[in-house]
Amino acid sequence: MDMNYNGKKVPDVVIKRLPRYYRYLGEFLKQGINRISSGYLSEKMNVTASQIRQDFNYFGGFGQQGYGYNVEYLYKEIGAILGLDEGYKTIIIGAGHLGHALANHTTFEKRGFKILALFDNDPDKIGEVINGLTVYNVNELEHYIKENDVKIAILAIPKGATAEMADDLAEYGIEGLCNFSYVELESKKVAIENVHFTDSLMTLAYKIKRKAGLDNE
Amino acid sequence: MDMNYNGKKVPDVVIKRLPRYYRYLGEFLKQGINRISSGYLSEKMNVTASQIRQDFNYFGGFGQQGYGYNVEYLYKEIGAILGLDEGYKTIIIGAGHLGHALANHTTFEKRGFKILALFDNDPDKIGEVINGLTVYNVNELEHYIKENDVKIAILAIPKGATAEMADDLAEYGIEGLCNFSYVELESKKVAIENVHFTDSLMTLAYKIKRKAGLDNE
DNA sequence: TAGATTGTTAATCGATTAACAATC
DNA sequence: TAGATTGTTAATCGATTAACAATC
Repeated sequence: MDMNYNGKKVPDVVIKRLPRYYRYLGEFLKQGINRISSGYLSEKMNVTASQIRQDFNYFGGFGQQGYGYNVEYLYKEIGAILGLDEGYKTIIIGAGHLGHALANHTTFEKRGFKILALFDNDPDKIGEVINGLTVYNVNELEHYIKENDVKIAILAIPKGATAEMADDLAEYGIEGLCNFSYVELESKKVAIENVHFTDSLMTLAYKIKRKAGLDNE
Repeated sequence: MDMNYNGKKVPDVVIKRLPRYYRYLGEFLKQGINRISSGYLSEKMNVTASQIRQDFNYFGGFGQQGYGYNVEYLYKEIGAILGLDEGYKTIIIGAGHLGHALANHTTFEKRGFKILALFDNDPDKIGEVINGLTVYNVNELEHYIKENDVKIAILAIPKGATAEMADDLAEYGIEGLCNFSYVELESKKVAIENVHFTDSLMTLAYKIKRKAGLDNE
């Protein structure tokens, strides 16, 4: 489903490319490169300069003719487009192995997401502190979400429990769900991203079997 | 990059859709549904029947006019196309939090991948047993891979170590890499799938900010 | 000013959808 | 046989690429 941005329809594929631009720009910034052209970016990222300029122009021009793009400015703009400057409050549902890993995943914070806490229904886990984050009882979810203005929930719970949990979270005011359990999640009330890494392993198997795709995606 | 299948070019988007078909078919099988039409599947999956038939026909027809598709047959065929019947031997590099979670992730085995062991360079972790899998020293990688005919490596190591490790693994005969570290991995020798879940969180933030995409992807 | 590089329109390419003849 | 539904070709739609005028 394509999304509006200032009235323009932005194709989904374009939005999916933004994090990759963001990552490269962040890397340039670190390296002290503060000015680039679409041609340079094209070479580094292995996409056409035309596509890059076309992509940026869905959101308005960020460059200057004859000069190119200021890296820091472009980086900040793309961050703002993605909403990384909103500091979205985020919780993790499920304090199992994956929940642990996600709680220890520092990149989320680096990208501006504020991880506040975990939730679980296992009495053994409740009260545990993981990477500085407390594990609360799921029955405190409603209160906690409303109290702390939580916007995003990361779901790392068993398949069977996911759909109902998603409904509840929508009810409690959550606006976005990042679902790691291997089930198809859909909702009309909440934005959803499914992360199915078994799918990635399967397409990898295809590539191996066909001895193809060796210049990756 | 599009891939060949019996001489036909199969678009990348089609291959990425196969795991999703596979998942739905597996579900039908469990529910005892053993015959479906593209129309039925279309309804369940929220894609057009036309696209479904088109997709399947890249790999040859699996249905019968007037009848539809036999679920079990179709399920097995798609599994075979993806290479799930190959029983690819798989290892996990990195026994940190994410490595732990991946070692405990049962879906890989369910999809036919054989997880054999983990590897790490931290003396404290070497020798540890996680979900029945031993953590070995990375300096045993070459020997282990050749000895056990390992085809796939799942990378769950720090960003900085990833590129070099990928080169080494290619050298040792690994054919596919599933990369979880937040770096862009490319290779001409090995098939690669990058799993960047921070990217998913970023596109989720976009959706929330734009109050869009509520009928998900 | 001359050179570089964008923003944007136009052309091309590929993927999706529609249509329908084949056939179970 | 009549009805259903595929396999496949043709039409449409959308995304990518090319081109170039605008302009820094």
